[in-house]
Amino acid sequence: MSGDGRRTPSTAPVERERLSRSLIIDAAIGQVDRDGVSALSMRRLGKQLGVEAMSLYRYVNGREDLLEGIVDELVGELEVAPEKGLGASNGWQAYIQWLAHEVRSMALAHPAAFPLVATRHPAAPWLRPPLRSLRIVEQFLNALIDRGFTGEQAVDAYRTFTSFLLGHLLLETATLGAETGPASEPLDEGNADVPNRDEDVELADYPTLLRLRPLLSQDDTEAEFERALEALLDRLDMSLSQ
Amino acid sequence: MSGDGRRTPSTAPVERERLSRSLIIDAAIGQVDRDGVSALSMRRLGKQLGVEAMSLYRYVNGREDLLEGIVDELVGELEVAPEKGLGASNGWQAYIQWLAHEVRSMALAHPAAFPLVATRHPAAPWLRPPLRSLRIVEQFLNALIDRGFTGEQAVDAYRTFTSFLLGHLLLETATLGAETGPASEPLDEGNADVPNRDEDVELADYPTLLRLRPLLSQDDTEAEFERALEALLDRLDMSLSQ
DNA sequence: ACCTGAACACCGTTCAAGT
DNA sequence: ACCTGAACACCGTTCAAGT
Repeated sequence: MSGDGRRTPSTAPVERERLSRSLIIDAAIGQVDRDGVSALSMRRLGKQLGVEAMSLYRYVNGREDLLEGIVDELVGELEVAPEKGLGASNGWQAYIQWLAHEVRSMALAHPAAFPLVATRHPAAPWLRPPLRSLRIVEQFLNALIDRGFTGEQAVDAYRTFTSFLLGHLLLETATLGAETGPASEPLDEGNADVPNRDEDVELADYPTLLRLRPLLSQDDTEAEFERALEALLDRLDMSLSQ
Repeated sequence: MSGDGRRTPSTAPVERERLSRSLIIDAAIGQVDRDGVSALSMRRLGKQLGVEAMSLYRYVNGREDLLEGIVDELVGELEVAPEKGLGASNGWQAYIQWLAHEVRSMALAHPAAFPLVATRHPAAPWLRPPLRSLRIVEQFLNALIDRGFTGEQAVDAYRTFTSFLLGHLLLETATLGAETGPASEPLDEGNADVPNRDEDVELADYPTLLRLRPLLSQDDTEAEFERALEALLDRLDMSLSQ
């Protein structure tokens, strides 16, 4: 707290760039990535930026708007490629494949923030998470239409594709959080010198679960994503040709 | 605040039943349904129950545990039917159809609470939302195995089915919230005397979106759910016979 | 056994005031 | 123009105390 106008780096929270909306939002994303949404507060965010919380209100319209900003930023980072060498026949399949992985990368890069993208109410009822910006939907529809879809088919594909992404990516980020766990909780259940782990006790009542546990535990979410994506492409393909 | 030990009804918040965990959780669900999760606070909840907030801590291990309780209660309400007349060939399709609608009913009955079911970290990494209780998974696996699935096929079906439910139901509850809107926003659709509504201005930059807006707007989520469910059944059917 | 009062540390947000 | 101090109303949570 010692005052100084010096430009000496010191060990202050951050180099104290001039404040701006996107600077604030980036810091917020970092905080969410590190400690989760519930740990994100205006006051903590201000502290990290070397500023009083009240200053943030110049650039951000309160906490809700900050969360909105996070979502917009993450969705905005998706580059819906202006060509990547794809274009011939089967081009639409390559395009969807590529976009699917693009979105998945974003989700896995920000697993704690992805639920915001998934659950905040979109700006319009026909904007569906996680492809919830006008820009992205426009590009998506155009990409498919350029590759032979009718408008109706493109809209259909938008619907099935968003559902697919939401289901798989939210599941992946949710269980990913479960592995990391609620941080430092040593698993409090049956805490009597723990003769039998709580989980095992309960499992005893569920024989099929117990038997199939090995199968259930080995989930390769990556492979599952790929398989489901193939199934999605097949389904779209069928509805195209009929 | 006027004291009385009388049993006269009065206009007090609630009849002041003896407090209990499930009473508290039910009240919490009601509060979430009415005003959303962010409006749920220990103090407000206490008030509604005619009790000081601190009393709740006898039955509930803090706010996080309360949210956990809400999820468990909602998932627990799903009856994974001990027979409903289904059993013959094609029995597994009827079963999955039925369960899908069961879960959908729950989600639509509690659209504001469903994101909790969808995004809270499950107790085990292999428990996947929204079918995230040991009891339900056990019943689900048994139902399929009884109808001819191998263990591996049943586990596969669990994975694809949960992804399907999560994607569709979260999308449905999310956009459903958007229609109800952030409260008091007067429905911007073609709002005549306003020369150009904010949204229209933006839309002007997105010609394809503008052209396809009618198609995008008319989404019958019910029909979409049914169609996707059929596709899911087909996909499972194919992986069974091969 | 069950509930409460008082207290603590934190929160979002407003607004007049500083520079 | 940009940031802050002080204040307000609210929050989760603990704990000694009441009945």
